[in-house]
Amino acid sequence: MPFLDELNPIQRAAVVNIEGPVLVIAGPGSGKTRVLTYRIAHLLQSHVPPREILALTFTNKSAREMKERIERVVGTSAQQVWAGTFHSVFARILRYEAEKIGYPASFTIYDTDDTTSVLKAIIKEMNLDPTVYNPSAIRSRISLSKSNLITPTLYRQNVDMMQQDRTARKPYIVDIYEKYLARCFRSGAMDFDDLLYQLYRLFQQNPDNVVDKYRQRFRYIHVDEFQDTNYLQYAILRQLVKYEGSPENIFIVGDDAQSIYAFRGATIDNILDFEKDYPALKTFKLEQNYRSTHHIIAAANEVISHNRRQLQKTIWTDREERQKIKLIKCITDDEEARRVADLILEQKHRHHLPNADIAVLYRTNAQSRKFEEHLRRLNLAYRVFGGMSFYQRKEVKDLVAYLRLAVNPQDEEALRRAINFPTRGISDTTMEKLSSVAGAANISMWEAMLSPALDVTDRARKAMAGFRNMVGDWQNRASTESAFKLAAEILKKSGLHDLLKSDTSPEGIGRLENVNAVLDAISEFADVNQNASVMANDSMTLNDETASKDGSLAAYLQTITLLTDADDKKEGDDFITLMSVHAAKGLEYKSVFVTGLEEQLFPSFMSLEDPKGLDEERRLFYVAITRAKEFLTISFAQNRYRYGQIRANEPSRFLEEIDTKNFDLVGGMGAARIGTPAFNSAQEGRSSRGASISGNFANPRILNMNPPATAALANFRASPIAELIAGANVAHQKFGEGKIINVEGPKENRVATIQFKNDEMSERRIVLKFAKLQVL
DNA sequence: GGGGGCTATGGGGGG
DNA sequence: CATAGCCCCC
Repeated sequence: MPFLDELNPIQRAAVVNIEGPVLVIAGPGSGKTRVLTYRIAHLLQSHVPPREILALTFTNKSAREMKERIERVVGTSAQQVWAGTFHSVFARILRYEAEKIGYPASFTIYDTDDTTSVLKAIIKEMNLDPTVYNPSAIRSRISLSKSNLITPTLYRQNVDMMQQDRTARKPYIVDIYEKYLARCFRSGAMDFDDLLYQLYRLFQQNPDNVVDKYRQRFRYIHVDEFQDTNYLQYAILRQLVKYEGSPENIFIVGDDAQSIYAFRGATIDNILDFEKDYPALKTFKLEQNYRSTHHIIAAANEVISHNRRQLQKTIWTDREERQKIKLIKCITDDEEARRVADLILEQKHRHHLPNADIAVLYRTNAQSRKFEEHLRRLNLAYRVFGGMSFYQRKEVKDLVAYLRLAVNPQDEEALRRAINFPTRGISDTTMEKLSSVAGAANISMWEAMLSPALDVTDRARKAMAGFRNMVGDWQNRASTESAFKLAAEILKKSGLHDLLKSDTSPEGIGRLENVNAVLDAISEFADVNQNASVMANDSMTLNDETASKDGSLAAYLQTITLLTDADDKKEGDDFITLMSVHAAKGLEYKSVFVTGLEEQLFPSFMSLEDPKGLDEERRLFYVAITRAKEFLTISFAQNRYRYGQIRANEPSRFLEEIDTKNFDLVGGMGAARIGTPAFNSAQEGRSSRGASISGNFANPRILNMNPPATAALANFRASPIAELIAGANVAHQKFGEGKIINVEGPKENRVATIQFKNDEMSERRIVLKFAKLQVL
């Protein structure tokens, strides 16, 4: 099999080992996706039926990528392989099996916002103080409970957890948890955790011996990013693989050093337990990195060596040294963004990089704004991933609420939202009564509307009847009419369209465009999914002869809930990527900027108390720097706006973990030295706040940084741009003396071509506005 | 019932 | 700073 020649000996050994449990420990850039895809290709060529192969990933993107790559190697039989995210694969199974555990097949998936909103309502109904019972904190506690298979009953029996809650003065969390489960159930809704938890329950209860069906079905199971699985995910895998007579064909790929999801219950114990659970396990370590140049790899190893517990592994590269890492020290977050943007422009000119080769990474999504401002200033195309997605906009959520109701009218969150906007003559008081009747009878609010126990005015009753008729009509048509036609009808009949249209402000027009964009998306979704040859986001089905053909409204709603906006990146668009470090996992770029390396931010203030938290932040930093193939730039600001006020922060402790020989410190005035008086005084002129914050400058922890690569000129003074014309002899702080050969470009971004005397490059292109040249 | 303006509050990463 | 939630007025 010729494709096996493309693997190194260790990769090949892992790939051809097709029977029994296999663990591949794969460092960043070590060809892990290649190993996974070739392993599946190898299985197919060894005549394993594609329907018996399952590959689970964490993102839609990696699932899609994997399928495409397998198809390239073995052709269309790859389409019958089940490859998808844990959540989408399990949701698909649950669509078939939900009724066995009392859920409707058309169950709704609640996203984080829905969940938070349900919890808010419950907390309010219980007359608890929402400032004490913070809904999102409760959400994560419930989520962690589910992820560890702790039911409300087990929660009550758990002395530790109950004690924690009492100490935190939140003794009713478990009651909220219980009510939340009941509320979801009667709403026919599953949250993200339920997609796992309910599947686990299904297999555990095992009605009609359903688990056997899936054990037969998935004889070869693959898991990518195994370090990010939680206890519950592992428990489901065990249900599928660990049984009497099992071939135990489970192939997992992971890297403990890249485990960055402990906050959502991921546990490194899964890798350690895996070795215990499968004594026949064969382990392969991929340590050669094919992605990054030397200094980047060296820095990555240095950083990760500070973590306490890890599987022994040292990544290495035989790639040449090339650029050192650039470290940029800034006074403010604004300066940081400006210099990152400027440097991007410079790199684009000097190295002819397209935008698509460049990514700016940050710890928190809130940091994106400054970078956006400065990239826009330089007319550079960018795209922000994460943060508020399209489907979180109010008008979009309003429309989606009506669509959800048409599919599942029991869905209480959708019902509340729909009744709220546009208003339907059903008042808050009526809603409260509905909710309490529903709670008492354990029925949905939709059903409670018909309850004789409901004590409301005739007017309210009439309004509810009208609403039920409207939604009931849509529900009836959902099975016969095309998704697009129905959605268009719902947009009109709900009154949303007219209401949005009456708002002629620019924002109002934007909102109307957004809801129309939803209709377009539905139309496209329906088209794509009626075409069997097209590979959809999760093109798997129980009947493997047919590819996914489900273009229904229900299928659309499921897809958008499980999709993140990083998934709809269009190929061929040339833009700079802005995203959180978490979102960047698994991706690579020629040039990467890792920003905001400050105490309290990266590492996050939330992590500082607990060494485990710090280790995870460090792994996150490790993930960040190993995204870079050739150019890595790390930046930090000494002062940053946070919640409306400036706060001074020390440089991140992670910076001193990198050996100084691997980076150059790049100051605002050429290469200066961090923390030195000269550097600071040079900086002060750059900020109106310089004087008042200069007390924070010196940082003893990183005084051991590199001296500048080239000694700065003693009396250097930058000349105004107007004096920098072709023919002039100039001095540059880093490159020394040279002659301007040519000047071109618009005033804002004027670029000079300069021949420097002592320079290995024949000539350099330099953006004048920030290059700081002095005419001699 | 709807909308505008003010105040208090939160504050991380994501399927 | 952004926004949710509240109060108040129409």
